[in-house]
Amino acid sequence: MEKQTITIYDVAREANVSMATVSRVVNGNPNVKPITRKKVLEVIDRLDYRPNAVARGLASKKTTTVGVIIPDVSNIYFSSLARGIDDVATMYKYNIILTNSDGDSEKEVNVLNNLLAKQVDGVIFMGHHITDQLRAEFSRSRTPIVLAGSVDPDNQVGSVNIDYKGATREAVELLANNGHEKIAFVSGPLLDPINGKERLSGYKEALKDKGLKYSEGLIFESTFEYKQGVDLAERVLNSGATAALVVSDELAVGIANALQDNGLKIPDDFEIVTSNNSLLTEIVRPRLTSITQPLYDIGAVAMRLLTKLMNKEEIEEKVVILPHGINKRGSTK
Amino acid sequence: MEKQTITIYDVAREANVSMATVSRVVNGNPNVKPITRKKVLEVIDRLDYRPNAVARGLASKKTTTVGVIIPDVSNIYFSSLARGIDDVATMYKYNIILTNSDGDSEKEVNVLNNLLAKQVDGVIFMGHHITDQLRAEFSRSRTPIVLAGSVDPDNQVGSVNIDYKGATREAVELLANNGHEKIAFVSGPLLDPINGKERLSGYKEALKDKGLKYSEGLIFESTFEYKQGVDLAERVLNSGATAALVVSDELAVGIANALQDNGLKIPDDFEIVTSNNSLLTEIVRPRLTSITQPLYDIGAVAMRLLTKLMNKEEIEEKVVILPHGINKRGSTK
DNA sequence: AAGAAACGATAAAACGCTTGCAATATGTTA
DNA sequence: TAACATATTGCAAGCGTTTTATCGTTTCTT
Repeated sequence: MEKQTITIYDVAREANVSMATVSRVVNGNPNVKPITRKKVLEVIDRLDYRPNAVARGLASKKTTTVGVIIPDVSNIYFSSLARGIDDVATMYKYNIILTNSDGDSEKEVNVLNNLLAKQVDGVIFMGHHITDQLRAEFSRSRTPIVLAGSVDPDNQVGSVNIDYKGATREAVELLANNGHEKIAFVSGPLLDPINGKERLSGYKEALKDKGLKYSEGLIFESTFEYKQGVDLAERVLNSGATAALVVSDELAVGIANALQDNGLKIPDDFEIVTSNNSLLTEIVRPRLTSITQPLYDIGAVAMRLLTKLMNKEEIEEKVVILPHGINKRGSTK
Repeated sequence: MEKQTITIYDVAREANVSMATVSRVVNGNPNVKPITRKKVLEVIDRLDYRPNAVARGLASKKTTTVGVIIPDVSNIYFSSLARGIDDVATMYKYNIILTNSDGDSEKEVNVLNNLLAKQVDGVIFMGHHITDQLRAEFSRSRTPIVLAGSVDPDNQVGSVNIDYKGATREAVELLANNGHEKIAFVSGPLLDPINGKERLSGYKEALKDKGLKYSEGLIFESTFEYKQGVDLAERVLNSGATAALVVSDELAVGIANALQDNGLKIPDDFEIVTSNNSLLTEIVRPRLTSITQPLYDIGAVAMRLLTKLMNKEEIEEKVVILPHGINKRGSTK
């Protein structure tokens, strides 16, 4: 016995109306006499009819599904964004197809094409470095795309971020104001514009403002994992730095722990400011001072923006910058 | 100008073959003469044809998409599972529709129906408490379902877990062997079978084995967040307990931090064993001794099991139990 | 060299729904 | 009550694939 499905046709027959009328009822089209609507709804209920979204998608050319490309869901930074995205998506009756890319540009392209083949109504992209090929795919497709927590130097597509440059500047100034002259910049890959452009220039600006001199030796390039931080700690210390701005919480915790395990006192011997204000900053001791990014909101606003784009609504500004701040905790004086 | 799509028909016309032939080469059906295949592939490439997955889904009744119901992606425990799921899904050419339920049973039912409406080929469910209504929906649908990190007392559907009872017993025995007589059991909602049945009976068994007596006063019911742990610490201490088995890492860290902030030494004054072995256990000081669960693998294996189910393959055992262990760290002696 | 078998390709019927347009029913105005 | 406006419904053509039944060709067999 095969999976015997109830179709709109069955409902129409049972209710003595046409498929069109059933369709109207299902879609909340107001051009249906209340009594007819009631009759149809009863039959729908009785037969336990459930509209086939795939058929709907084919007929209407809308899938009420959006694709989400994310480097790694199991990373707290991205999963926070993802949660914001999904909540707003749900609010607007969309579902999310979530795919991990590991930040690998080849995978990103594949995944994007796969999502477009599935006829998603829109795409939210999170990634570090947007390659030319990817940008080409973006513009080739007529599907709306929004970047979340990722900057596109070209601003061709919509995006939601904070002012990374300004935030970094403020954080470094805080450190400088505390008397530090050698402040390390512990970054993710400098190839990512968000690090190599935005944050780095914020760092430089702060140094200049405070009359400190820039030194290559204080720049550390790394990936974002805890372990990297642990491994990096000694080198950072040997550079002569007495404070650091770190771009990832895991990384920052790694450095802080390694330093402390080596007998240093934080913040007395070394001060740290991190960048994501995730739960980690609250959990470790001392708690970490952090730039505050509204992660959940970045996701939520990005999705909201995407709904407008998908709806062809008028957009005031497709590049939105959310407010940031600095939450002072125990890792700075 | 409307989004002008290339269809299989365009390809067929350009290549002087029928739609059916194009379909065959796209689907790798061997019944096509190599020369014809080559010709078709050239046209596909030239026109940049991309098969419409929605139309395929309608015609073939397969969407190569699976639904994933998760309480909260931004929780490290679940996002680890999710990552395992997605990796294996990708391996088998499936995509994932990810939806957050907050563990709310009403939402779970809605979401499930929504996913089924979208004609997903299978569902992976993560949740705490499986209500009767949900179980009814499970059995009503002919779509394969697998539980990941969630136990169903009925074992009606497939599931992947560890032996929570055994793991908890071992953990409590460890504490008892260290001389503790009053060991707290800090649990999530006892309504969840995983807590109220599995873990709790593991706890009781351990007490019995060690000749300790069970006391209601040592059982704490809570949710899983860090803040709950902080708030709970004092009560746990007042209960007279000198050690605790905690079912969630966030919760455990909350308790550990609150205790230490109150001047207690861990493990000297209080010992803790937690349950998820997430990054948190490694990050905090002292590091937390934990039951080890292969989170990523639970997700991965669940998805692998689901592929077999979707493929109607012979299943040796649809309830799989993965190995666990205990990783001793600084929160126990 | 005729017939069987194997192969390659086609035509057309689904798949389950939306939607523009036509048809019918109902209501209103004078 | 005729004539016209408006509210409800039905018809049927897609939407872009897959897939089955069918047919025309080749290739063997003997």
